[in-house]
Amino acid sequence: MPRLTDNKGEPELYTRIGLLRAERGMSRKELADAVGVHYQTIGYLERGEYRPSVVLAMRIAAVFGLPVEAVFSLEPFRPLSEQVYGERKEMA
Amino acid sequence: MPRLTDNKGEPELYTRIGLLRAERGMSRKELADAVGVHYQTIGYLERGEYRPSVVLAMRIAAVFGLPVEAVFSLEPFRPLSEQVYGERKEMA
DNA sequence: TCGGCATGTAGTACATTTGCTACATGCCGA
DNA sequence: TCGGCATGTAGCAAATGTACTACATGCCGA
Repeated sequence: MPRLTDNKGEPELYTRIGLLRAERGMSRKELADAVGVHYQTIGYLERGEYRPSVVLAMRIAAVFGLPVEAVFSLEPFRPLSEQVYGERKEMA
Repeated sequence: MPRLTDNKGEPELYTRIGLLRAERGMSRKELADAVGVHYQTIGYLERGEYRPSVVLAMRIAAVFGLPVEAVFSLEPFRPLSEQVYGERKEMA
C-alpha cells in the first residue's frame, strides 16, 4: 500500500502516533481499544497509509493528553529530543 | 442530508467554522479557496453533515490562526462571549 | 427592478477511510 | 521448543468525504 503524498511526492501528513505509543509502552491494540477503532487502523495511520478523520485524530490526541498538533502535523516533526535539549551542531 | 450523530443522537463533532468566518467577514468561498476545497464542502462542514479529515481541519485552523481544538470539538462549545466575559447567572 | 453574492438543497461520481479476516514474521517468556 | 503478542501485508466490503453541477431563495446595492 503506497504512502499518501501530495503532487510533489511529499507526505501531506506526519504523525507521532508510533513514538507516543512507544513512550507510553502502549500496543496498537491498546490504543485502538482506547479510541474505539480496529487495531489495523492504527497501523495504517502510523505507516502513513491513511489520513484520519478529525474525530479520530482528536480521540487519539485525547488518549495521549496532547493537542492534535502534537500528534499530527502538516509539516515534518522535529525530533522531540531536539526540542527538549536543543539542537547542537557540535558536541563540546 | 441528515446531521451526523453518534448512537445516542448527539453530534460527534461540533464546529465554530461559521462563527469564525463571520467574525472575520469571510465568505464560504473565500475560506474554501484559502484551504483548497470546494465551497460547498465548507457548507457541509458548517451544517455538521460532514466530518472533515484531519488534514482539512488543520488547514482550516491554520487559516484562522488557531489550534484545531478552537475550531472543532468533540464536546459542545461554550459561547466565546461567556469564555471572554465570564458566565453570570444574574445581572447586577 | 435587476443583478450579483451568499447560502441551502439535491443528486451524481469518485476516492479514501474504516472494519474485518487471514496469514506471515519476529521476538520473548514459560 | 512452543505459544502468544506485536507487527506487516493483502484482500474485500461498506461507509463517508470531497468535487462538482444545477437550481432556489433572500438580501443588498446600483
